Amino acid sequence: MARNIKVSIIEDDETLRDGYAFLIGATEGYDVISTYCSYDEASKKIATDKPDVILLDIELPGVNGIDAIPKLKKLLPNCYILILTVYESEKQIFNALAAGASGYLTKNTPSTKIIESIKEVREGGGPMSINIARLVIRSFQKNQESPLSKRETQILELIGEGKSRGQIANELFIDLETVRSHIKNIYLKLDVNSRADAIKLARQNKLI
Amino acid sequence: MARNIKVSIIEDDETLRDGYAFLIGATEGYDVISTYCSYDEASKKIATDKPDVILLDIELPGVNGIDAIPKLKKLLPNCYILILTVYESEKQIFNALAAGASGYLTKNTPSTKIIESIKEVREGGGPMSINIARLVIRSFQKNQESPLSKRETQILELIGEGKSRGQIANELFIDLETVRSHIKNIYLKLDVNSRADAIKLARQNKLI
DNA sequence: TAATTAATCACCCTATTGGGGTGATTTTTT
DNA sequence: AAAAAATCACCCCAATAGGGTGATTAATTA
Repeated sequence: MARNIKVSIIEDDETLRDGYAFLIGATEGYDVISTYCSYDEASKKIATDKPDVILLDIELPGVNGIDAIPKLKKLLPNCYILILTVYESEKQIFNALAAGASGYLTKNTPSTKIIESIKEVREGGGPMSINIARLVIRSFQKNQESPLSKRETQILELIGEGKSRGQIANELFIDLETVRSHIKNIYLKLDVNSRADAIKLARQNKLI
Repeated sequence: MARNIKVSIIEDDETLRDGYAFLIGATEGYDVISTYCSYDEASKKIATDKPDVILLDIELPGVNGIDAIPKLKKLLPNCYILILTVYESEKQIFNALAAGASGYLTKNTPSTKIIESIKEVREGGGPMSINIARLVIRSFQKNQESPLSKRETQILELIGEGKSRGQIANELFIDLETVRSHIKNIYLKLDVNSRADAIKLARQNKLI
């Protein structure tokens, strides 16, 4: 039989904090071992708490949640961090995930779902609110109406990998001049005149 | 009151196909308007079916599921495509999402969850199996133990954007020679000697 | 079938870049 | 006090990037 999941909560709103603590603590298989209202407060003791999962708010006084993630990860390398926030801005989400968060829930998530997510994250899952998942999925989706031809797209991808004309020519078994010609056409179509601008525009519009 | 959700299924396994069709069709609010065993078969009629959501298998005879996605999107631009597959390979997932799939479920997903996901996807959600979500989230996570300093990481990111030394120098308000010096150190630490190799290694190891 | 687009290659030009050496100074962090 | 990070300087030179202009041969689409 597996032991209880040890949960710590870092949330500045007292009502929410106590609410979560009560709900999770009352659930079989879960122990809320500590609650904090800021990272600064948590940093002093959380290493000895050794939680399995941390519920972390983004909007915190002092060190904000995103910046807290790498610090918490350093204190507790094997701990999973689950973001619990009202924010749904794309940058916020991707920054949190890049920093090491293992899941992202919005605060309208029903408590049963939160409790389920805590278990999921410990079992290697990646819990997300459905609207968060939408943003994440959309971030992968490429533009289907690219002005670029297949070959041009392919070459622009290689440019995005930092490859020179010569490297591209070798990789595609075509002449250096052909690569040049394609790049010129790419620039024409995208109305840019440098690699950096082409890459930027292409990534913004998800052409590559 | 909203009308029923019209669902089409493309799945080559007859048992599974009929099973899904029966389960979904029996659920209130859902109509299974057509089922197909391949893309080639579906392509002839699906445009007139006008489904809201297509359940799509990856392993199909003839045109595989991934290649079918853009074709289906072209026939039905406003239709959501939900992948239903046993495959969990990272490339497969990202290719499917890049091609325009709006969700990704594995076949061990309970039927209630599948039915729920169909509704979610139509409401702008992005349903994913939990293990798929894990892979997707992990794809965002950066390596916390980078050998590179902050400045070096920052410069490598700009190199990844296709920027030249001069552009980087301007952007960071430092001398061109300083940029060079940083790049040299990056190359030393990563043991490479070109932009392309540095970017490749950095992306593989999620340093940027 | 005609017209367009895609893909291929060629040769003109020149400022800039990229990569390799070697070394030094000043902060910042440990 | 020692180490690491960040800054700048000057040597070299082959290769690159970006701009012109133009042409040939598939494919695709009208």
